[in-house]
Amino acid sequence: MSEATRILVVDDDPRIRTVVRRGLAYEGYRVVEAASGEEGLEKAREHLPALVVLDIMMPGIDGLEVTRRLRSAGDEVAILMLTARDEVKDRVVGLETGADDYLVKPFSFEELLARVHALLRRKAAPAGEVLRFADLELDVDAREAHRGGRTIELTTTEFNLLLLFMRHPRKVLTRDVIMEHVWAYDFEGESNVLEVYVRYLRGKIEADGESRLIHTVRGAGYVLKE
Amino acid sequence: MSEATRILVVDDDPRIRTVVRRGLAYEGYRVVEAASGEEGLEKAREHLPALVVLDIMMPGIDGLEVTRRLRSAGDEVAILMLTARDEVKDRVVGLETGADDYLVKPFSFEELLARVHALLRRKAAPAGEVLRFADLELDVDAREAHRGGRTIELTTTEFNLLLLFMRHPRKVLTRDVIMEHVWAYDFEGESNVLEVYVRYLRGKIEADGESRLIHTVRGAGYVLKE
DNA sequence: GGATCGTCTCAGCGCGTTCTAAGGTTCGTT
DNA sequence: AACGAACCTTAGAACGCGCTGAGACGATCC
Repeated sequence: MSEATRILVVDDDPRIRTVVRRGLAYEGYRVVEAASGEEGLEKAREHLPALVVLDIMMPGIDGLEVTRRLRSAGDEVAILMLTARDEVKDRVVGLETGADDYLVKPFSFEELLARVHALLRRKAAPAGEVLRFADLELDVDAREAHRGGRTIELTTTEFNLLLLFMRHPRKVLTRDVIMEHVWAYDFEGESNVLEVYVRYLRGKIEADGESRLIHTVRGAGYVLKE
Repeated sequence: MSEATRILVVDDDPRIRTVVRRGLAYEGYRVVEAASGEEGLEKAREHLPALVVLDIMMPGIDGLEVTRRLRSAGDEVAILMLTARDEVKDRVVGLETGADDYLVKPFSFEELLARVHALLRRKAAPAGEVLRFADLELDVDAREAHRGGRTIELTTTEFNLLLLFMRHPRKVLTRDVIMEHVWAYDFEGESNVLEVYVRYLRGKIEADGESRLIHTVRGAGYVLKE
C-alpha cells in the first residue's frame, strides 16, 4: 500500500506497549495502541490494521475473546498472540481460536519483528492471492482485476483503493479511513480525489450493464456489496 | 518435485525423533535420523536434505555448533532449531548462528509441521535447467536465452534479472524486491540501474516486432507477462 | 597500451498518472 | 417544493515516473 502498514498493539502492560510501539514505529510501521480488549476491538474497527499484536492475558476481555470476536465479525486481520506461560495448551488454543502465530514472553524485539514480518508476508500478501467478490476478481500478484471475462488494468491508486474494498467487503468504509489508507492523509485538506477515483474504478469494473459493486453511502463513505 | 523432499532430524532423545519421523513420513517427506551432532553432520553431507530439524541441547557437538559448521561449509539448508529452555538468549543465539527458525519444547506436531512448511516454502530452491515462458526460454546452466529461433547471450546481471522474472511470471515485482534480489542493495542512493537493465533485456529478448514480455507497472515495478 | 566488455551514472524528455477545479446532479430535510 | 449539502462528472494542468542515449569507469584480454 502507498502508506505505512498499520499495526495494533493490545496489551494491558504499558511497558510492553511502549517497547513494541517504539520498535515497530522505528521500522516504519504506523502503530496504534490499546490497553484492553475492549479498546482493542474498538481500535481495530476504527483503524483497520493489517496486524494485531495481542496479549492473551488481560483483565476483562482477554486475547482469546478478542480473537474470537474479530473472526466472527469476518475480520481476517493477522493476529500475533503474546502468551505469558510457556504451555503447549495455551498456544494451541490460541491458534485454534483463530490467531495466526504466537510468541512466548519474555521475547526480544528482534523475535517479535521476525514474526511480524513473516505474518505480514503470509497474510497481507500471500503468493498467488486472488480476492473475489461476487463476479469480480482481484489478482494481487498481477495487480489486475477480472470481471465478465475481461482483464482490467489498474493504476497504482486504483489498485490500492480496490484492494481496500476487497479486503473489507460489505463493510462501510468512511471517507477518513479510506483517505488514511490509500492517500496517507491525516488531515482533510478539502479534496475530492476519492470521489474521482471511485469514478475511475466504477468506470473500469462496472462497464456497460454490469451491476454496481461500489455503493455510495451518503454522509458516511462507500461499501463494496452486490 | 520428482522425489520426496528429504528432512534430517537430529536429536539425542529417541522419543522426539520417533514422533517427528512418523509425523513427517506420514506427510510424505523422506526422513533421515541422527542421534548426535556428529552423526547429523555426516548424514547432512550424505543425504543433502532440504531441511534439518535440529535440537539445540545435545551432548558433544550441540545444535549451535552443527549450525555453525554447516553454514561455514557453505550449506544453505533450512534449519529449524528445537530449544528446550524458554530463554530469549538461546533462541536469539540460534538465529544469529544461522538457524532459520526455532520451536520451543514441548511443542505439538502441528506446530512443527507448520514451521516446516513455512521454511520449505521460503528456502526451496527449484533448480530447473530450462525455464520457459511464452516463447521465451532461459537455459539456466548455459546462462543463455532463446527466442524466435535465435540464441541470446546474456551478461551476468541481465541473466540474474531475467531469472528473477522467469521464476515469478505474471507477478508484479516491485523495485525494492528486484533491487534486493539482483543487486543486494540496501538502496541508499537513488539509482536507475534497474531501468537501464530492463532496457538492455528488452533490447535483447524483444527484438524487432516481437511481443513485449517485460511490462512496466507504473508506480510499482515490472511484470513478465504476454 | 589499446580494445572490448560489462556495469553503472547522468540528464533531458515524453507521457501516464494524479489531482484540482468548476459545474452539474442527486439526495435528504424542512 | 425548495433549498443546501453531499456527491458526480469532466477536462485539463501539474507532477514525476520511467525511458533513452551517451558516456565514464574499471576489469579483462590481446
